[in-house]
Amino acid sequence: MSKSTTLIARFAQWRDFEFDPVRCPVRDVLDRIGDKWTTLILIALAAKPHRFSDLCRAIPDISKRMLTQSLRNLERDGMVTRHVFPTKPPSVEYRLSSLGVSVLEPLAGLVEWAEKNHAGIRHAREQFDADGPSTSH
Amino acid sequence: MSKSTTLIARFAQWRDFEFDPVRCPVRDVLDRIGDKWTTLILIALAAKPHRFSDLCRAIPDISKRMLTQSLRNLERDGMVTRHVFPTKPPSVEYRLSSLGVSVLEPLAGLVEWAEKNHAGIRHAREQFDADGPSTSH
DNA sequence: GAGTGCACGTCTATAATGGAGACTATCAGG
DNA sequence: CCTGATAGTCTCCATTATAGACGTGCACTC
Repeated sequence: MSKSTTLIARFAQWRDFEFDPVRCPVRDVLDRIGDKWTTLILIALAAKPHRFSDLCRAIPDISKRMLTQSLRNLERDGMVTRHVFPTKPPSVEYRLSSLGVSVLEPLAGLVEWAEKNHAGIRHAREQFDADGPSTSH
Repeated sequence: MSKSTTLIARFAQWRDFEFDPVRCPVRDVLDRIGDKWTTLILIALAAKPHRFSDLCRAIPDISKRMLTQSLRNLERDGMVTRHVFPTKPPSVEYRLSSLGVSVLEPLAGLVEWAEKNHAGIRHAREQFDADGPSTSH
């Protein structure tokens, strides 16, 4: 209970500082984490390094274009590293950097929350969708 | 170190279960959290309940359209509640539900990570952008 | 040595999304 | 009356995402 309170204070505190879009690290990072594919890729790479086409198979509904793009972004941000092996059909391996590994922990918190509360959210949605059309606004 | 290992095992474990897009709670939740505005709204509401136009002012670069939409989604998911007061210019107050409050904690973990590692990310980006055009691929 | 296939992408055409800002309705104050 | 506030909605255009075709190089098969 006091934990939430501290959190709120903490948020309020940094809100004043960092809400400025330019200097706000949180928006910057969250935009990447929140990206539709980034998190999935991170999680896939958490298990083990993957090659490009392994990732394609691991995340079935990503397009190659998006995969390339997401990987480039992740590489640019120093979260994954890219290793090219000059084998006959060239193979490229992607793996998490230490930065990439370090983000797994806060991410795991979110994942845990998601698992715990997904039922509640779905319930809320059903109720909202049932009530919505008729009542209010 | 063993902490990361546990995490990786954990991810690997649920990956097999939940990567299926339909039943994956994580994608569902992350799509919302990762939304450009949702997190900002959550944080603003963490400080105190806000009225619609308060939120407009608190998040200067959101459009009313997006604010409405994000709030509706949040309401639908049971994270915020909406209270209409029939005053002369009608006022509408948004506040976090207990579910909304509960997500602040994992979110704070991410925020903390973001703050701690933003410098590293920016550095990686600069380096990548400097190297990128010339070397590799 | 022509055909088939894989690996790792890029390119293009179309669909979805996001944002700016005009517009609504109601009441208050000057 | 005219302006301003509240809480949205609506329309139009720009940006972004997606699917899927295409390209390149090598290797294996026949």
